Amino acid sequence: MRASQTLSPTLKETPSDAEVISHQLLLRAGMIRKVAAGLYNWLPLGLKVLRNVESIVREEMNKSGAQEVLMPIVQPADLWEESGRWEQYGKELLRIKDRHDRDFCLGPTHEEVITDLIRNNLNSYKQLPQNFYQIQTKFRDEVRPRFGLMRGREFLMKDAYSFHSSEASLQETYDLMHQTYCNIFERLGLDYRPVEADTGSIGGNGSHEFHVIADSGEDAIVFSDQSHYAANIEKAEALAPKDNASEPSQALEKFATPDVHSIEALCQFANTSADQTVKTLLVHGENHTKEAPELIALILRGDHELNEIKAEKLDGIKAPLTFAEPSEVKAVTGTDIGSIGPQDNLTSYVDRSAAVLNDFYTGANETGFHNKGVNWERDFTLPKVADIRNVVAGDPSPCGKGTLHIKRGIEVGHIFQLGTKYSQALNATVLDENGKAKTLIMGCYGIGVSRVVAACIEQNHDDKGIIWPEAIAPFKAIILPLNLKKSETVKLEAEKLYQSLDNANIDTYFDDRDERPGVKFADAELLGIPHQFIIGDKALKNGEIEYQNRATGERKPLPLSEIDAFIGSL
RNA sequence: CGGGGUAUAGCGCAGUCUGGUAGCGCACUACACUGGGGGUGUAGUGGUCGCAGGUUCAAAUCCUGCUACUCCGACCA
Repeated sequence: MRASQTLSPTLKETPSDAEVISHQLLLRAGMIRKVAAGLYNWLPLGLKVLRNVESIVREEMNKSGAQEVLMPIVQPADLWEESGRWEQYGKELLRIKDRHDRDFCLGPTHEEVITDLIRNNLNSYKQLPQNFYQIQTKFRDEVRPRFGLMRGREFLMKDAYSFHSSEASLQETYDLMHQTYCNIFERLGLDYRPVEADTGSIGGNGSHEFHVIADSGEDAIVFSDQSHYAANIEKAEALAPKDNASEPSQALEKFATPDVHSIEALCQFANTSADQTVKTLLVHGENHTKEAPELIALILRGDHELNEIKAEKLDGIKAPLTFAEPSEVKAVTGTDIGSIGPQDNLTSYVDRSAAVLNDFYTGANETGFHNKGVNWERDFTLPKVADIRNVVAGDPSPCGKGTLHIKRGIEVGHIFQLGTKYSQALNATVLDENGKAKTLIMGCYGIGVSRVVAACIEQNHDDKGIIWPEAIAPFKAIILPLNLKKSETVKLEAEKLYQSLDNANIDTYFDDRDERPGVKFADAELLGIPHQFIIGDKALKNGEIEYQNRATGERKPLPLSEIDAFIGSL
């Protein structure tokens, strides 16, 4: 492709509304342009990258035996009412009406449509298992689209749905998809990690997320340094400390703590450390109403963070987890936030780590006062003990081997054992061996194709621009002829090289623009094409051109006679 | 959802406080020079100053309403 014939508007300056590096570089490299919040045009080079990702995904999915289908973006409300999600889904589901005033939505996902398709067209257990996928545009009306392609409203997704007559069969396909996803991310050339994930409200036996490792990632993932254990921090279990609480050695003592409202302030004031303190968080119980507040106490060691996912699953707690308003706290406990301690009168849960402390500091349940030398059972009843905190780096791995480390990750894939959630709601059954109707068991498997493009840049860039992995680069090679307009030899050699690369089936970008060398170098770097061929009079005098590798920065002369061999080695 | 910020040429911004000819850099067009790391000069093109209303002799500027975009927060006892 010739640069002079390509819409590739590169920018010298970073557009002011782009925050993350992938967004900035995609805009600067002329690969995408914004249409509205969370909606983007894909320009030729960007689209080539997207298509490259797409075709790797497609090849590997086909290899796994999955069948490609294509479902509509616009979906009838009826199906969503059947699954119950028309009510549940919330505002992310963009609802629209047609000319007859009938309700439709833009598909944020396709469980309903695929289940409807299958219930009408699969009848026998003998036809199972089957796995269907599509690569298609999804629409989610995000509260706050941000980070460019990372969290757009419209995005390209590969979603797959498998159907089974037994759990064992589901497990088999699930494992196959796990392997397929590893193959895909391997081929994409990304540093990624599959991690155990929370199964959320759906339950089921298993779920894994696939994360691209990048400092800018929105998720924290934890992994053991001595085993293959890896999990989303939402899911990772914090083991109970080995030691039990020791005997109280101090007497309970109340002391005034004016203007101390945080653990940090308490530590400074009382000259202690956060791991010797206990904090009490109050959240809404499941029967909570404004008129009759029901609060539940969650008790943690001061240096630990509450894991909301874990807490939400405890008995009696309202989902989604909501913290009590300061006024509600005051009304129920008679104390202002900042001086709350364990509550003998409220349903309470204490984290495993906080449960083994003794002689600790905590709020005195009296505004402006804290207690020291506090001990469980002697001073407060020890509540139900549960794992309700996030693990921290250095915790022992729940698998029993090694210590946990934490990294940031970008979620690019998610596989899920759905079970019968949708098949039951939509009454999708097949006849079993005995001629009895049996509810289908389902799995679902997603990859954020457009997000992969952004994640890839987050992971692979430098201060000059993008560094595409070869597998998805918009072009494999770029030719940079210097002083093209004036030098006949440069022109001749450049055209010859372009032809040779073409003959070798190497997709090449030919920068035939009449630009000064500096502009061409800078753009080539920005675009991130892996192999650069520089053709200038200087080197040609010695019968050479130059080669530069974008990723390594390696630059070397290439005698004209050796070009063909070198091309062959790419 | 809560709290900020911004809206002026394709991009980045000044001008708004204190109303009076719409500006700068980049990009773009033409010509010339230059030609191995975003070069130089000369001459140009391009904007109903987000939208609607109001005040005024006069509004990018003041007032009112709206819209869009964007950032932060939603881990605090």
